[in-house]
Amino acid sequence: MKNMSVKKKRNGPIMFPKATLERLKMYHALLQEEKSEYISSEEIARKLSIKPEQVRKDISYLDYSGKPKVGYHISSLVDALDELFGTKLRDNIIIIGAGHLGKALANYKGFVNFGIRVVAIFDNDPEKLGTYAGELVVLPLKDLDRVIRRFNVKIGTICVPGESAQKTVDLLIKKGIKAIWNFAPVILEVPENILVENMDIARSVLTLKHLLDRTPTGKIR
Amino acid sequence: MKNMSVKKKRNGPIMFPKATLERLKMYHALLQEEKSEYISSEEIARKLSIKPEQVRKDISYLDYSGKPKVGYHISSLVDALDELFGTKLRDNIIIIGAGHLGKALANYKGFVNFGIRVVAIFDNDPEKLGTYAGELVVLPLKDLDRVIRRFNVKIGTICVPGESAQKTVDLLIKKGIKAIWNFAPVILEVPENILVENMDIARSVLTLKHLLDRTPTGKIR
DNA sequence: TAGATTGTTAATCGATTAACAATC
DNA sequence: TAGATTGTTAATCGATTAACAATC
Repeated sequence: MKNMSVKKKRNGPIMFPKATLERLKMYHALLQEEKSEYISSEEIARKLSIKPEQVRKDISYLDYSGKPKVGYHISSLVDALDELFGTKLRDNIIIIGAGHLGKALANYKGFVNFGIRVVAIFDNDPEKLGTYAGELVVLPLKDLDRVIRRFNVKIGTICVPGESAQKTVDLLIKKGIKAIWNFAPVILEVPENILVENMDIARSVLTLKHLLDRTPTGKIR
Repeated sequence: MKNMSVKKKRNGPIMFPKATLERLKMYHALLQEEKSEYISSEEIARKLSIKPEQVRKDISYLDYSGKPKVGYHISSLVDALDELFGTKLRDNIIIIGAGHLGKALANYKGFVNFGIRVVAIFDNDPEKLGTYAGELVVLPLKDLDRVIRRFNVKIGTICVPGESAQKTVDLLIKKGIKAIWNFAPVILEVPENILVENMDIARSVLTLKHLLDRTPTGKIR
């Protein structure tokens, strides 16, 4: 009776609605920037252009409670979100494809905030082999097996061109990778026990193009 | 009576549900790869792990019809999607921030397929000024005004660190930019007539981390 | 034509929002 | 305490799915 939401913890993992998960990531981004100690659902909502009820509902999925009359204790809420996303647990990831994007990711310093460490970058182009991406030397794909075992890698990042993405994914799965972070602009086919997160960077701009053509302000092209 | 869906074209722009727009982008990605002449809703659905009814419903929003008993004529459907997203109309965009990511985007050859041309990349770091990103020289932000007018730029790409993202955005809006493509890992505040598309690359991996911890396969960390 | 597949209407489901009780 | 804000239940809304009519 004290905390009814405990029941959600009972049988099996709770499934978060996809939209809720996306918003929880936005709260996570927003709260990292906040300097004050408490924040209300009203304020979060205003900054994200959503409804405060939505914020309260989303947060009710978490193993966390706010304080009536005061709001949400920011650092505790961030902790709850970190727990949800496992940002305090480190995952070693690998990058396949040492083009501009692959190297940019290998150089990104912010991954540490999300519990991610890039342990290797691969490419089969002889031109790229042996060159550096940040502190990592570009390795040939024959080293895949060794690296995946050694660092217990679960997540593989696809930064190869669209044409070679599928066969790269097939290889990674064969080598034991469980989740694919896909930056290639193609749809991948994977077994149903394999997770895929698509980050089709260039195609994401199409939403802006679409809306620019249909928004009063953007109408004038 | 011939084509009831014409009514959708009548009063003002049709609003596509956000989820539908996202799926239409996936169809766009999938169909580009298809070699055959026709494809069925069944096949599209299977490749995307969704329901065929969903596919038919989504496509019914478009100014396009399939052929009963045959399926969708792929190239015509791609045309309809290109029309929806305006990929045949060129938008000139600029990139602010000539770090690894900004330069990777400036070097990306695939934008032409989406009707995007990067016309300039900016940075105020004296170390970066004058260096090259692909064929573009890194310019100082004082040139912003001139470039935006000269190339009629509507979309600004934010590749600066989180700390400077908001003030960069404020500046762009003052200079007349109508849409922000945001790669900084922060929530931006903009007037309501300004469009924002968030591409929080690193944070997107949190979905995989979350699911890996909750999926039978991924459970063993 | 008969059969297969689209397109659309209606039913269902799930997510959002409103209302209000709980509470500090 | 009174008032403000959370948390939760119920109502509403919108999106998905099912069913089936249209059609090539």
